[in-house]
Amino acid sequence: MRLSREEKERSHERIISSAAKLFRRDGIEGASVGDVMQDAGLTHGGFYKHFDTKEALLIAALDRAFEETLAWLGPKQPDEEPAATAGNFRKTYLSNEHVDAPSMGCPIAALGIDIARGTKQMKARFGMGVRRVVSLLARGSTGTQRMREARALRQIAMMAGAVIIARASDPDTAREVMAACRDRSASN
Amino acid sequence: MRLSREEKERSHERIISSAAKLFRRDGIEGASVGDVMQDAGLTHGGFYKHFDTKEALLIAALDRAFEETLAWLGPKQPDEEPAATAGNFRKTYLSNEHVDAPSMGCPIAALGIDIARGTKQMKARFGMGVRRVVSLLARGSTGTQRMREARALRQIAMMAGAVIIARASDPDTAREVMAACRDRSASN
DNA sequence: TGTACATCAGTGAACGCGCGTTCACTGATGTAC
DNA sequence: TGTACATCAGTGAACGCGCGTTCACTGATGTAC
Repeated sequence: MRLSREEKERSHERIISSAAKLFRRDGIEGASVGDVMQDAGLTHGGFYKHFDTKEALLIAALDRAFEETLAWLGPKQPDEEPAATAGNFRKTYLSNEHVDAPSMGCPIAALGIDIARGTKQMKARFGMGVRRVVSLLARGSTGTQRMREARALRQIAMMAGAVIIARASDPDTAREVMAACRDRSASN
Repeated sequence: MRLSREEKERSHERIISSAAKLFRRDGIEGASVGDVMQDAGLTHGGFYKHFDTKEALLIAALDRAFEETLAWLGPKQPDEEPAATAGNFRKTYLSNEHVDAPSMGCPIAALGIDIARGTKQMKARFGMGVRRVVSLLARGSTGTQRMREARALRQIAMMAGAVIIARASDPDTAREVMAACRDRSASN
């Protein structure tokens, strides 16, 4: 049942997409190789024709999740004002839809703590993703490069923290933390 | 080998302390019942004389972790100025020591995402812990009760987010996010 | 272009391992008289 | 207070289960002539 090169490439893509979704939803340990392969429409045994280890899949899935997130939070048109992009970024990031759908949301809020328990290589990739998110957000800001980057870091820390707390709390506490952060997410 | 009531109570305390430490360090799935019992100086078989399930232990350990954290971040003397307490809170929370020692640190930053994948009961306890941390921080603040609470929620979201990002990133990115949040942690 | 053979994507059984939980057992503690 | 017996905290083997990974196998694809 050997499949053509193009079909293998399509399988590879589906595996990464499924992993990017399931790791964010269920965590790195919570999503098994079998779960990911099943979600991709394959059986678990074929996994090792695509990746050497589960960790290699995690690295690929993490990059994919950051790419999806940058596309989701980035400018909707190529000529959009940077300030408008930054405003939409904050509004979208702090939406209830984001809180309710970790599998399609920011990997910082979905996987940060899992990565904190992971390897140096995982942290290097995560750090790169953070920097990409930060530069997107820093574009719609004023001051020196350094100031804009520091401001974006504070904002992404607050927004990711808010989404994590909201997901981990009872509905009342969740509502309050999101409301508090939305009110002032443009300041500072 | 039946032990006395007091010794059982001491064992119970040690199990909760060990769990509060190991869950924060290794995650809920990463710390096994056997690991916790070994850390408490017991063998795994005796666990069910103390708790019905691993989840029951998690609930007790989460409460303990919040209590430890409130004591750690709270006033050092009973007559301390609220503003001084809040200042120390922020300085301590955003310290490198905190980033490097999740096992003794804030459960929001150590377990938030694990709890987000947990049960309603776990989230209810977590939300209560968040509220206790927020009221401690809100004391050293001005404005209406509502404003102070909202400000404290934003601050704890930012601080927990910063610690999570720092722990999950390469050393350079970690340093930058901590520096950015320390610089302005008193504002807003 | 056609043919013969090597390659390899995907399957599903199997591996060793650690998990949460259960259980029979031990012997000191607690209790009833 | 002393004695006989019931209780139960802790031990360590065992349970079924799901995990990441390996492997023999299949048969369509790729390649060499």
